[in-house]
Amino acid sequence: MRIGELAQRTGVTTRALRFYEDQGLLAARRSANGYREYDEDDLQLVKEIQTLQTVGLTLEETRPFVECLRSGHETGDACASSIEVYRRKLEEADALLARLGGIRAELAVKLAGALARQAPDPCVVPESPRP
Amino acid sequence: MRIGELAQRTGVTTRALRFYEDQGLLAARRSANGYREYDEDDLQLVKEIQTLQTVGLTLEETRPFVECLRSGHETGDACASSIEVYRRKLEEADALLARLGGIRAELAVKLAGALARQAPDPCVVPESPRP
DNA sequence: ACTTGCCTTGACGCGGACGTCAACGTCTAG
DNA sequence: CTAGACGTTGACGTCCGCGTCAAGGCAAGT
Repeated sequence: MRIGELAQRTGVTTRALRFYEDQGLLAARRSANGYREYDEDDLQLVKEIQTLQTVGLTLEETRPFVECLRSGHETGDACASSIEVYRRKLEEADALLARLGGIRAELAVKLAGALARQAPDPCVVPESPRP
Repeated sequence: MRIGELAQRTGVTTRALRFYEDQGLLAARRSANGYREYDEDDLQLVKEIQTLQTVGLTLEETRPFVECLRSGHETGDACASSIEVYRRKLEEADALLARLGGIRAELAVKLAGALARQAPDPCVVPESPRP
């Protein structure tokens, strides 16, 4: 298939596919007229890249998976280097979760404080003068 | 004080301070020789920006706080627009936490799967032939 | 006079993953 | 024959928050 069809079937833009090629992640054969020609393996490869991106891997980090697939393995994560990336990303995710949790808490505190100053002490309401 | 001192006292680089000025967040008077002159209010303002950045606000999002301070309020979050930013960022943080939690879980699943395929079924160990 | 250290503006660089445009070739349908 | 859909390469633009020069002006100490 050509680049347009691959784009359509994966939901990745043609621009992105050419970019992947630039980065050495995707290798296309060329037909006589210079058009890129892809096969089903390429389709799988692009899908793998997509999946990995959705779980937060950068393009660079998908490289081990791509090379693993290219070297004949059935899945991209059959190789040690890919598994290592999984481990790293898990750690990163945990670290980020921790930081973000702290930030969320700080934000909540700040918001509460601002609201409290805005409408001072809605719990211990200052007595309104009774007529 | 001049830009160097302000930088030193806040830990923000001079480059950043000039950048804030470019963005209209920080206004400096100029002394006769063209040097920027800052006062204690500016110091507070920069500190406010710093604090807000550490809880995930972009520079653009600190603008309401800065303007709130400029308009004479004691704290940057005394104004409705600032409080609105707090609310938005809290929502964003929650959304991000949810997504990231999901991603972390997916990563864990993928890692487990890869390890399982690598060393097939370490739970139901295939019987090794007994001599 | 000279060095040192602070200050000025302006302009380009970075990372990540492409978007967008230009200017052109190719294939297919009517 | 021509229009339109698809393909090609190359290069610059985007977002964000500055970093990093470059090429100087200004002030103070020796």
